[in-house]
Amino acid sequence: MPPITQPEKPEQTLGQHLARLRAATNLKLREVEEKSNGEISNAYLSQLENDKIKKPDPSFLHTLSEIYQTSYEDLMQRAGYLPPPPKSATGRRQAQAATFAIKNLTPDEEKALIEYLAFIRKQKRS
Amino acid sequence: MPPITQPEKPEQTLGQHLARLRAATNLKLREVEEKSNGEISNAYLSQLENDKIKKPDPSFLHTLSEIYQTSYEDLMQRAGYLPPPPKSATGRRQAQAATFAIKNLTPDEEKALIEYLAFIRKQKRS
DNA sequence: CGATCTTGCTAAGTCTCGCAAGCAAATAAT
DNA sequence: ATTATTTGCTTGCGAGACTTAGCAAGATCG
Repeated sequence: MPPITQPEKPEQTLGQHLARLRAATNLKLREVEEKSNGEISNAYLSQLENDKIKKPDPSFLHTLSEIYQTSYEDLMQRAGYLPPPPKSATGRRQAQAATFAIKNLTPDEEKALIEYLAFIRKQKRS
Repeated sequence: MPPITQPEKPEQTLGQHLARLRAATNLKLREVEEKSNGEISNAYLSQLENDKIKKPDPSFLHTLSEIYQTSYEDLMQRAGYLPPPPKSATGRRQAQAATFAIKNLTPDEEKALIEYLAFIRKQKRS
């Protein structure tokens, strides 16, 4: 029986990734524009998804990470603002719940903070 | 007798800050260019220090943070990519200490996380 | 002095981002 | 069928980042 492990699709452009994220949430270009309070125009998002823009402003990536419920740092990496992650260490996300609960964090906020911590620490040891 | 407490110089542009950092390390414009392997031209650095550029590419800030041995996040904040720190916050490091201590946060990390939380929440309610 | 080098800066051009406006094809409505 | 709406996309343009070449004032040395 062959192993079922995902081959970890290595090469995907930022645009392709953003397009898949939007497809996954069934949002239209203009719905993302609305959800972002007009911060991201539908025309611009289209350009992003078709790789017409190589280095979008980080604030756009941050907004998109919230709308698509994904990691800000991941988008930053895919945009080339950060060095690629050192192989392993992609999918671990348990055991922190109790740690941050005291500060009344929503799950999304908790996730974002934890990822941001990783981001900070990665920067420091470079 | 008047108190000697520093008034906490509040307003300093990114350019002024970068200029002071360079002065502190006694590096010339062209020496920074060399140290960055030509990534940052001396002409461009001059423009940065004179606030001719408002939002430099984050990768430049990252390189400069290494050359000047300062915090990348700090430069990102000063460039407007992250929200400013919440007022006081220089000599307070209790009250939250217990909250995050479990994750072995350094004071700097704690500060950064709290500020980032504010950032996240500001984005959401816009 | 004159020549050369250093140091910061500017001028001018190129490139990319990001937006407003609008097009073309598909879908829905009457 | 025709009109209207939806959806993704392109075009044209202004703004700003970034580069290359080089200037001007000061130091250094003959």
